[in-house]
Amino acid sequence: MKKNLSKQKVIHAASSLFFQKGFHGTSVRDIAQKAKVNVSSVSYYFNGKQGLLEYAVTKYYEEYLKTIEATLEAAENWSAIDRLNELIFTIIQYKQSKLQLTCFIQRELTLDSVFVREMVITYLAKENFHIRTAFYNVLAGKKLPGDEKDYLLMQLKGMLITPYILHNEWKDRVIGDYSHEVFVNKYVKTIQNWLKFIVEN
Amino acid sequence: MKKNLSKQKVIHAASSLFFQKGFHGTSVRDIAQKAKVNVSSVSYYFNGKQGLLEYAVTKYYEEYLKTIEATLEAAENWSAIDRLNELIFTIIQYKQSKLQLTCFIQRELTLDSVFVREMVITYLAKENFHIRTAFYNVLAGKKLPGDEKDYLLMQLKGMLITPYILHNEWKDRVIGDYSHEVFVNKYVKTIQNWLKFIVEN
DNA sequence: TTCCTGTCGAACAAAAGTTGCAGGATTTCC
DNA sequence: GGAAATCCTGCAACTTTTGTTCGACAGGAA
Repeated sequence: MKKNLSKQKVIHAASSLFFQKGFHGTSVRDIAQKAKVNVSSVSYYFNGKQGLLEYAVTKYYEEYLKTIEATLEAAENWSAIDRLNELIFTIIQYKQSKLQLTCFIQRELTLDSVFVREMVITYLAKENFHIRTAFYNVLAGKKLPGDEKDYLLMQLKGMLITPYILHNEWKDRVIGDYSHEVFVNKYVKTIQNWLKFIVEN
Repeated sequence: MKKNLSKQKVIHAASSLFFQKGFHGTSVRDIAQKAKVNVSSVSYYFNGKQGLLEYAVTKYYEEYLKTIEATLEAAENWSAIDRLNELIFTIIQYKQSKLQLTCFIQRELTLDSVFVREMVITYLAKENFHIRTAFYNVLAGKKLPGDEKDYLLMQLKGMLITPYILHNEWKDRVIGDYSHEVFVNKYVKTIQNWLKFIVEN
């Protein structure tokens, strides 16, 4: 019963290579070689290279949104600030748990293609809605001039992706499973400190 | 006297296409077509596609570092916090002035290649040194536990690149030359507010 | 057996980066 | 001012690489 063993191997190899060399910088032969399967396996399982990309990204975001929404639901009756803090923790934790995919997808989303636009509509719009809603709820009591809220939201969203863009400079700090956990806790605390300042001023 | 007119056209077209589709996602024929020059011009002027990349990135960072260092020199006798604020302003202003190249290079630097490693050693190490030095000087008086300084530095560096990664979400705000200026001022102020909080707490 | 799933190698067409060469334009030098 | 050298452009061709597909074959399930 070696069910779909090759499929898993392809996904694993592709994640690693896409992360390292980018989507266009990786050939299906690279992937097949790294996964130790035949070249045609990629087309067989995923309907080609593009299909492999769509499969990986879709799976990533489906789970991502599910995790986020579960968190928000569980914290439904919490205070606005607690809810947001919990959301931040969940997001960083999820991203850290799929580090390579996170970095890769984050990079790919800065491109301008049909596929990216589809992902933006299908998933990023929802993600953005959840973060914005939670953040604005926290800011609800405060009087802020004009578009200042937008700039603060941008700052927050920036903090949620920074570790996965400056990853090269920080990878030395995150090696074992344990240090992943440490990083999540410390970094989330850093963001939450910023948040506290925003609310209290 | 149409000196190197084609060369300029190639650079311009390449910047735009690399920004939009990435380096590996853009072919020399794409570039030649957009620039309305012959395919062989790319090899003629830049020694191939890779040479074009190196030319553009090198030029970008040479000027970037020169700008940064000129700012720091001019602000030599200022207070630490004023110096850092001025540095932040200079950086954001420069990045905004070459928006497409900034976004493109930022993305390309998240890859793992020989070229990227060279750029990190040659330029990013210097950039990092200037930012870190200026930031740590501001924090000099404060007692902060362990690696908290590092996390704050990361937060700062994140803010300096966020607009050029979340660019897709923010491009609506930045259209004319005037709005570029407005954006720089407002966004720099947002960062400086954060900085003020860090220093005073 | 028969059927279905998975694997493999070979092959193909398209795309990519590069190069050589010829002709035209421009500059340089006498 | 004219000849010579240099620079630039355009076309075509070549080599490699890339993504995909096809048919053959093995092995377990029905």
